Amino acid sequence: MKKDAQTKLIETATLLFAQKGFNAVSIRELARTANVNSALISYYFGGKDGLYQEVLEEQFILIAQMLERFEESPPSSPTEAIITYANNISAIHGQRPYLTRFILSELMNPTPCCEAVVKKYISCIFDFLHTIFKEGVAKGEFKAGLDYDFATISLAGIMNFFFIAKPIFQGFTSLEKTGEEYTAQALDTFLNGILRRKDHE
Amino acid sequence: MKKDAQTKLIETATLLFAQKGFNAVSIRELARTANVNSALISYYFGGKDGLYQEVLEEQFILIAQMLERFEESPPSSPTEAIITYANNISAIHGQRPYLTRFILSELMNPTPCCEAVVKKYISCIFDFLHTIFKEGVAKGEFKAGLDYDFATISLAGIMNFFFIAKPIFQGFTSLEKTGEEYTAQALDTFLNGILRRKDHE
DNA sequence: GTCTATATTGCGATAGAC
DNA sequence: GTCTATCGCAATATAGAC
Repeated sequence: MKKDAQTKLIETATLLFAQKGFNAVSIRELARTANVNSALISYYFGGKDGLYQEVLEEQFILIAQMLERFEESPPSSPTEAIITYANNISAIHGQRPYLTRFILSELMNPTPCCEAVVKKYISCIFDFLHTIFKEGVAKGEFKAGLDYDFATISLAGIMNFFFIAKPIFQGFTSLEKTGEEYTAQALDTFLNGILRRKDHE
Repeated sequence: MKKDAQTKLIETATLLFAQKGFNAVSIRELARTANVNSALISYYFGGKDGLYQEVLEEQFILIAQMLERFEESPPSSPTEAIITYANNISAIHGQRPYLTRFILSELMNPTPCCEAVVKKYISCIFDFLHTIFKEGVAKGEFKAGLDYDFATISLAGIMNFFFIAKPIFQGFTSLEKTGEEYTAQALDTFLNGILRRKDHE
């Protein structure tokens, strides 16, 4: 099946922007890789920035759907919510392997799209997790005194860092674990760390 | 005290490269910001790449010193080693607030310096932590079955993510905690998660 | 819708005056 | 050691033919 220029551009741009960053990719390289005339980038997307924004928005579709699902059917408990959230994020990483790269690129060197696209979703996730941790402490499921900001950033950190570090760590270790196995173990450790325990050894 | 052009260029470059990334900073902008003639960048550093490499190497000096100290006086136990390591990293982040940005930028979009500078240090840290986790499991301090790769990446993730996420999270939460407070709590949670426990609740 | 050709801007680097 | 001036090149964007 032959794809039209528009689709091929989006696909190629996703790959190239993810691998090299927005500034390091020229529309010439993009067009060449996609086997498409470079003038079509302006024709379809109004320029390089427009194409990038389209790519970026596409990356967040699954996140948006996840947040909708949580709104429709709220989890039964905070611990349950964290587990479901982690499983969802893990699955999303499988389908959008470059999502973390796009987010981190934007966090570190924001493009004009950052405010409109990235911050919007990050802020929703932040609020979502924040509420869960608050409830978890209130209900006695999580350690008393747990800082909500801290817990949120910490969970985000361990759920995402693997996908950034993977390429470099593969240089000096076999790293046979998959992303799913990693996130499962990371979540386990994290929950182990924040759950309230009856003992005080 | 008036600084010479060379020093001012390094300082300005550190700031600009960290905030915008290598590709997004031009030598003209750099020279303008540093109040220095742009030709001096070639004169002193042999070009933009040379200046960047100088900046990058400077970022890792404290890491190198930390690793030397560990070689000279090894910690008494794996748990002790992790705690000391975390405290050191936390202190280094205080003195090199952009270190994480440089590392992550390189991890995601490697420049030619990456192989020579970044990978070298990352690989040393990786080996160091890997050995500690191995010893910790062998001595029964850490959970049996703990995956060393996983534990290493996980610890790196929680120790670093805060410093990347900070700028954006400050947009929608007060985030009054300092980096030191964050890393202390992150380490606590992490150790809590990996330490062997006598109970099995 | 897709192409060529080109306008315009900005880049990094350097030669040469001082 | 610092400056000006400029070279050569690659960038994005667009006008206009087909």
